[in-house]
Amino acid sequence: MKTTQFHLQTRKETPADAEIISHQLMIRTGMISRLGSGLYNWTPLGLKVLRKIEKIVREEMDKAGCLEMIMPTIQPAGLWQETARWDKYGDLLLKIKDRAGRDFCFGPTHEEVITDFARKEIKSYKQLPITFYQIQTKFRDEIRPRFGVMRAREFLMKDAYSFHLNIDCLKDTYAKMHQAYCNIFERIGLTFRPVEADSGEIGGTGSHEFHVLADSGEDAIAYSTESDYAANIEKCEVLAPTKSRPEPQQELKIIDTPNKKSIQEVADFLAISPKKIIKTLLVAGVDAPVALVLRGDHELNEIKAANLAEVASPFTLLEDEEIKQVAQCDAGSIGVKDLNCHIIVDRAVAIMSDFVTGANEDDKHLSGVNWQRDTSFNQVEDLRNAKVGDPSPDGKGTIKIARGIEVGHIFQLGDVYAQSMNAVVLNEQGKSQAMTMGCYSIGVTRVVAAAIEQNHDEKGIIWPQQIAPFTVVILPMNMKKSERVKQAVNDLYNQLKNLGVEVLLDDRKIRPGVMFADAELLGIPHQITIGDRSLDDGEVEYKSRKDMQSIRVKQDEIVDHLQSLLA
RNA sequence: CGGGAUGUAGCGCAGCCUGGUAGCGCACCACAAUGGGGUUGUGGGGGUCGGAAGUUCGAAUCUUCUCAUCCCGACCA
Repeated sequence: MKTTQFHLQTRKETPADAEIISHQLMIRTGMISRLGSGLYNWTPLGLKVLRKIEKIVREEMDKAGCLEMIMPTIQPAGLWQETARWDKYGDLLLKIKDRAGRDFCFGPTHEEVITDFARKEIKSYKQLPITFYQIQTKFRDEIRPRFGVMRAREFLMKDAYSFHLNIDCLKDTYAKMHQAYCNIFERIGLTFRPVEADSGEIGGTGSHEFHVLADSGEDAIAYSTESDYAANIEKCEVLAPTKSRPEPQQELKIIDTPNKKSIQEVADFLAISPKKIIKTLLVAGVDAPVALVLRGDHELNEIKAANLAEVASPFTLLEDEEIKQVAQCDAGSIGVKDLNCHIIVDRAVAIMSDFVTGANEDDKHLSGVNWQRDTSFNQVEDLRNAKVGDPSPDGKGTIKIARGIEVGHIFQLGDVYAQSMNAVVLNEQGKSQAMTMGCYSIGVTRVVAAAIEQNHDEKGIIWPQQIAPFTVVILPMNMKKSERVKQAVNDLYNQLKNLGVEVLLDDRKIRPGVMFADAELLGIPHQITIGDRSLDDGEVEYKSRKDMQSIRVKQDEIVDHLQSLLA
């Protein structure tokens, strides 16, 4: 490809609203252009990268025995009403009407459609197991689209769905998909980690997220210093402390804490550590409000809380008025003593003694409080987020925390969808049985952004070779005047093209500085500079984008040199 | 959903307070010089100021409404 025949529109300036580096670089290189909030054009340049990722994904899916198909982006409401997700999915679901006033949605995912397809097509256990996939546009009406294509509303996703007679068969396919995902991200050239995840609303028995590690990641991942253990912080279990509860030393006292509401304010006021204070959160319960109790320096994990049988889902904190009814005080002074509701304490709280808690009276706290002697709780649970230094749940090493960008997610769905949509097959006994399902997604457009987050420097993108829009760029110095340069450049360009190398020739009539800057911004892995200076010695210059080291190579050896690098 | 802000040329911005029918940089076009790290000069094209209504002789500028976009927050206990 010659630059003058391509659409190359780079920019020096970044739009003011591009916050993260991948978004900035995608705009500056001209890979994407914004059409509206969370909506992007993929330009010819950007599409090249997208297609390469798609190709790798497709090849690995096919290799794992999955069958590609395409489902509509627009889906009838009826299917979503069958699974009750028409209402449950919430505002993320973009609902539309056709001319006759019939309800549809723009698909944010395709469980309903594929399950409908399967119940029509699959009648016998002999057809199982089977896995279908598609690479399709999705739409999710995000509350707050941001970070360019990282959290866009319309995006490209690979979604696969597997069907089985039983859970063992599902686990088998699940393991294969897990492996296929590792293959995909390795081939793309990313540093990633599969982590245990909460299976959330979708339910089911097992789930892993695939995260590309990058500081700008929106998710926190807890991993062990000693083993392969890794989990989304939402899911990472915090083990019960091994220490037992110390004996009470202090007297129970009521103390004035005027206007001290937060843990930090109370700790500062009393000159004690937040670790000696407990915080009591009142949340909506299934029947009546429930109190969740944490150590002052710990963070509540809402996912863990919402998963408890006693706690209402979705997780909601009580409003100020409701708090008044339960605790007779403002939020800042809630305490566990004489609190008239079901009390669930975190594992760390259960072994505390001589602690400080709110007095259920404004501007007052209690100190020297002890379990058993002064008050009691109903239940002990793991309620908090893991933090650095906690023991790893698998017993090996301690927890560290990294940031990750979720680019893939695999679930063992079980038979929830098949049950609600009556997707059944006849088993070997001739009996009707709901199919067991798995689902497996990859955010293809997000992978592009994640790859940039992980591979860039101050000059621009540094593409992993497998997904680079071009693999080689030729930069002619003064080609318009020097016949010799022109000749050498065209010779090399044609040779590489004939060998099937994706080569970009910058034939614009521009200053060398602009060429270098653009080549580096675009992140093309291999750069060849051809000018009179090196041709005098029968040589051209080779530079790798990654390490920016420039070397001279004999003119007649450069093709071999490149081929060995591209192999 | 709550709070804050912004909409003026493709992009980044000034002008608005103190009304008099738009300006800068980048990008774009032409010519010339330059020709190994975003070069320089000259000359151009392009916007009616998010939209609507109002005040006024006159509105980018003042008022009201509206739309759009962006940021922050949604554990305070």
